[in-house]
Amino acid sequence: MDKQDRPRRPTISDVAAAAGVSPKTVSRVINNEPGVRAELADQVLAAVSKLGFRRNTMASSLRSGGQTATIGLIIEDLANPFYSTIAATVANIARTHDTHLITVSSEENPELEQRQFLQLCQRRVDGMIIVPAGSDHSYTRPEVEMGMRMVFLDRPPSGILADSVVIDNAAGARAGIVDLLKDGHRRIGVVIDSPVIYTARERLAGVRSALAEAGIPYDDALVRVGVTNPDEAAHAVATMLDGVDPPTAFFTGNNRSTIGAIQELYRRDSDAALLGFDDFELATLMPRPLTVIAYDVQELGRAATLRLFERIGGDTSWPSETVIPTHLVQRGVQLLKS
Amino acid sequence: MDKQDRPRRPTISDVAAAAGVSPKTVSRVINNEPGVRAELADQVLAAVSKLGFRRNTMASSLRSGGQTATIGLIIEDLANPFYSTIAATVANIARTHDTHLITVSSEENPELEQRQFLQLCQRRVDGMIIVPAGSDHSYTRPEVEMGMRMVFLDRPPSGILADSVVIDNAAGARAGIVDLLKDGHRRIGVVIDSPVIYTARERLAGVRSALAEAGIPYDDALVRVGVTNPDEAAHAVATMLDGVDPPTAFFTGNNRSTIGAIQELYRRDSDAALLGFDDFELATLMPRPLTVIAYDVQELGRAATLRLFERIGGDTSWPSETVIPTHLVQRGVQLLKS
DNA sequence: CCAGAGCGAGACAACGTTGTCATCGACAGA
DNA sequence: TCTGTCGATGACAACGTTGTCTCGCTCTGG
Repeated sequence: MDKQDRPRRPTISDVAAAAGVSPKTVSRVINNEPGVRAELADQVLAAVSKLGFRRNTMASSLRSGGQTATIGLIIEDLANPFYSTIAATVANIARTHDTHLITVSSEENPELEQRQFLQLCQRRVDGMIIVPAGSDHSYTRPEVEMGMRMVFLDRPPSGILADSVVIDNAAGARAGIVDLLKDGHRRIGVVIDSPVIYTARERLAGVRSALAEAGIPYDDALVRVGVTNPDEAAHAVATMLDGVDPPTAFFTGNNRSTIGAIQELYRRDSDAALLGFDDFELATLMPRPLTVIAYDVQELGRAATLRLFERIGGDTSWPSETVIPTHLVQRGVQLLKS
Repeated sequence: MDKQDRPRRPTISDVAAAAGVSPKTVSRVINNEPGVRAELADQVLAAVSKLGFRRNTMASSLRSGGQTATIGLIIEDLANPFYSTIAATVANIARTHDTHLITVSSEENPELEQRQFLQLCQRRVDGMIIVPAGSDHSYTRPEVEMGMRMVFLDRPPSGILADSVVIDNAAGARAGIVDLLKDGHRRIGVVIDSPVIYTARERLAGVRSALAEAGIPYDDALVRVGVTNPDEAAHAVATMLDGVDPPTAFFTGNNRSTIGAIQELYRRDSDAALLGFDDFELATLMPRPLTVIAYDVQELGRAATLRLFERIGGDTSWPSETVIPTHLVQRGVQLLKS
């Protein structure tokens, strides 16, 4: 009845004993520090591979004070392609810094976000990238003051001064609407998420600014806010089309809404124009024409990650805001045949 | 010129000093251990929040021996929706166990996979879920013997005995082909990834078994292997259609190939039938009919994660293989109008 | 032949936390 | 009143690693 149900991993001392040297010498060898005779180093390496020793990263970074070679990413939902693209980009850059990535989902829930944030602090990550859900991030301040580095992604911080990387939401939406107006559309249906969300607010502002500039009154009957999934978007489009003086064009505030709008417009054989914020992978195979307001999602993630590693590297300059530009792209499967 | 460029976080001792108690008492309070007077506990909690103390998870799990409340996930590419769905599922279940998830990409590179595996071992994750890229995983054995728990996902392990969760690839492909045969198809073009990959191998085996059973000879001219992206798939389909006695139906071995096939078939207005392995989010909006061999991706991730946590919880039973069933589903935007 | 430099190696402590054990006071029972 | 018990609290060591310092040896130059 031996008491090692789960065998203990060899430690640096075990290796030292096996090689007939002191623990410190083993440490020197496995960290490539100078000052060890080649002969001794070989003995140590032999013991290391014989015992299957792997340095305990946690103990190491505890002793060496702080750096854990880990960063955190707080996003809404990893299953969403937008976020998974970002997560992949962040992870890849992190790897070039020999750093691991811990990804957590906030589910767009401010309270959960805060809990996740604090847990990552407890884990002493070297920094975090956060797509903020809540509207007040002053709770991060004590941690930031104690050295936690944060970069806000896709939405700016509030209640705290920090780096951020965002899309040029208003200008993108504005340019798209201007394009619709140029084609003669005067009644444009707007389907958008809750204005509580920064991006929705900004995009709506872009729409209103373009309309105002063209002297077109803002018609509440043509705006649906608080739409969060394709089905709701489809329904919103349907009710607008069924109303009096229906729109000849639609603007959808994100790709989920765009999907819903495509479904409804296709189902009705409607030839209304469609303008959607966000490009998406299969936009080129959609069964009807549409225009998307596209931007480089990877660049968004890349910019944030590079900024974070600059901070981790010791940069203490004033917080910066990076804005990623957008551009309009024609999509739809009909383009395949031309 | 104070020497604290980056302010030190308060430790349990700082809190103890501030509250006028011993470190151990602080430890008791923050871990909800019994045996502390309420009055003292309040003092401690006050000091904790005043100083902004957060327990150092690393130091804690170092002392308590082992458990880091972290698991690892090694996948091919986090940006791929298949893998990001799995990552999201794993992370969500992990959260219910108060465990964090570190996700790393192997980029289908066995050497990189091994390096990532060893790094996660060094970090002392409590367990790992791995979608293996290489064909030999005996290198994991020493770690497993020293207590690392692993579950193989989507592809079985080789060179080591371990839990695995896979899709019923052969049966799925077989059922799909049988369906095509039932509709009278006799010449079926096959587009598939390299047989080096387990899933491709199995799916191809399913195809061959169905053909053999129907007495249809296996025609090399109708098979393209080593196809890894939509463009290659489109090209494969094109060359088969341009050959003599072209296929009347196609089987594509994964959703990327399916996308490519759709593009090419649509471009040509071909009415060849299409059967693809893997469902995908926008399959319902594809501009032509297709049948997909679908399965519950979340269930795949869930089964693997539950198994892993059983192991972490102490289960030492014989390794199990879980097989996720498949089923056929009609897709394509034409269904929206019926 | 000896002092000083230089280098390889080990002893020791410390990182922040917690398991174990000792201590101390209060209180119940004889 | 004394002893035994129990509950609250603290002292100490240890988890695995590594920074710092010391020790002892060899080599060089006078």
